[in-house]
Amino acid sequence: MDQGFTGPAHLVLMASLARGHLIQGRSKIELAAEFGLSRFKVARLIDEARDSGLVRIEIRHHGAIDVDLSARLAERYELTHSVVVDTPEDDAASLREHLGRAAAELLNEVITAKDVLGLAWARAVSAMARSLRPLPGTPVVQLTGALTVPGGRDTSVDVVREVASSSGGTAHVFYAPFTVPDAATARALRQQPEVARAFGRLPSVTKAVAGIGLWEPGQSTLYDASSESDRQELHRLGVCADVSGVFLDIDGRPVHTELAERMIGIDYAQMRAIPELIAIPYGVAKAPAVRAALRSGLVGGLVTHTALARLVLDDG
Amino acid sequence: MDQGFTGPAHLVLMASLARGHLIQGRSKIELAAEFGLSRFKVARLIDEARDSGLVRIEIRHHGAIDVDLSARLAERYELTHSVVVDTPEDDAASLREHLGRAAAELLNEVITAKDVLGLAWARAVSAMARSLRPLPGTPVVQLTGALTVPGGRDTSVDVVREVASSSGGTAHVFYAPFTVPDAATARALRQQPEVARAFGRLPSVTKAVAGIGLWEPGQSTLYDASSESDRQELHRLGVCADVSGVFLDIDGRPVHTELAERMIGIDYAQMRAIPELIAIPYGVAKAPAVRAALRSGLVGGLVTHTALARLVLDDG
DNA sequence: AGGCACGTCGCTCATCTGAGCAGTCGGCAT
DNA sequence: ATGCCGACTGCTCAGATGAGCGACGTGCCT
Repeated sequence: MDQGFTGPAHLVLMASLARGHLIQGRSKIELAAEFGLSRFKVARLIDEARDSGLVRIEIRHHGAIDVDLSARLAERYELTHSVVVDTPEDDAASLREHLGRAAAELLNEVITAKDVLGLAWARAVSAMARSLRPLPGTPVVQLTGALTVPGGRDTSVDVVREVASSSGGTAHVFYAPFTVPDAATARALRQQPEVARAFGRLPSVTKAVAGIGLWEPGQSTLYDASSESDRQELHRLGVCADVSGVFLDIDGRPVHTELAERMIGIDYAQMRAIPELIAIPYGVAKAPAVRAALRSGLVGGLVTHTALARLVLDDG
Repeated sequence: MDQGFTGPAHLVLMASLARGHLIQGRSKIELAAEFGLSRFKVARLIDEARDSGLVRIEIRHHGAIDVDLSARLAERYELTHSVVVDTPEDDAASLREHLGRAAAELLNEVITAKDVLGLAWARAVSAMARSLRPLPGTPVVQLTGALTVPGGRDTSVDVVREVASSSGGTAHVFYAPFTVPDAATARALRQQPEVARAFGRLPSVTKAVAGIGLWEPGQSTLYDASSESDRQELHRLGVCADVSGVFLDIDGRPVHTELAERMIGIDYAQMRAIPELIAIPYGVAKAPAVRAALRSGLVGGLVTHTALARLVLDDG
């Protein structure tokens, strides 16, 4: 930002060359001829203009998407897709709507006829489904059992069927709860032909959508639905995030839990095998969970809002 | 400024590539490898980012000089040097001071030991002289006779001597008024050894400084000092600007006047021969005169203020 | 089904560009 | 004067880049 001593002529010369090259796109050789300089001097002056801050390059967008934050997130965490929605709102329901719409747009844009879509259950996923335009005959696979939420309208099954039917693709669903009281029941349920059939499709899933939960009250549907002993047990194991039933510690490493044996849903290895998992986290409290999920390498796409994105980037 | 339809993923991809290339300076080939694209696609996406306005390149400067306007003026009128001082002031005296300082800086920067400096009489030139640091032994030549201004402190002779003495160069001065009552007297004066000697140095002048006057009351020292009949005569001839006694019409063509024969000072041909004439106009009213002077091709350097620069550029 | 129009993609080739290097000049102490 | 130092300049050469082109795929109309 400093500048040694530069007289006005030098300053204006730098500006003229910077204009000619960077804005009008003329070649340095052409400018050199016009100004009677060597092309090397032109190059040095333009470099000096950039270094001294005379030229500023700024990436911004008139619209709902903060492209700069998005790009930085994508770069930092090697994400395939990243969408940061620029909204000042901080009430959870309206964030969910906005992110749902953005995620729907993203999915509509990136999905191809060859993809197989997996959907986990999360309120944001449900919001996305509502904004989604028909996909090109995409088969849709249910990733998790149903979790009944007070006031929630759709179950995981409903969302999967809705998306599949509007897209003209097959819905691979099963009716089972997300968690059951004991491991034996869970094993039995997984043997059910319907469930086994849906799970059999998991390896073919190429894109999936999920939420991210923080293992704290009110920050994870699964937490809120768990027993007090499970909550504490997972805390003790160092669980920080849950990604549709897959538990991660603060560094993104998978945590094996006894609870997982009592759940009907995708497991860590299966999730890892999905080429692109798109997550839709929201709410500033979830920053640590989002970082954990990003570090895990499970997540290939992120749809979130400015405040959370900034927190996630701020230290990581 | 428009943008066809681009989904969020496309938008963010453009932003990521633009960041990588334009800001971090990585090569398109490197980015292509990293993103799994061809270098051609990378180039096209970056072009699209520029065209769609996603990337903005801005040239600005924290300081007294509006480098962008300066560069635009220089480009439009093929000026060697152009300095637009960014000042909100519009009172003539303070403008004069600011421009004088800027012109002094410019002159100090661009003058070399081989230059010969010519100075016309103008209040802005006088202001410049006061801010000028010593030049490298530059000879200084007086271009015009003396014009006595009510309240003006320096004559053309004083300014030339002052600059020359502080620089350690020779002062080529002559004592004669700028205008005399008849052509015969003017001829006689030009024969004077002292005057002839100074005029003999004119062809060696490499850089000169002058003001620009608009042929209207209060916009030209020369106008104000002229007789009513001269004023009207020159109006009739289409005189728009005077550049230290050289008269130009609105398109910058020289206007031959009978008044010129009664003046002791540089003429059009001699002025045209000066490699770089730096003009210091100020005051928004003078815009037409400045355009005329710039179109004439006489002026190679301009020092002015934002408001006038903008007017000059706005249509030309 | 075939043909057409359009858009997209990646190639070739000539040009542009950057990194590093050697020559030149002015300032300065000896 | 003489020789050194640092700043600046323009060169070489290899790598990066852009313009233009044909190939390909897609959707649409006949």
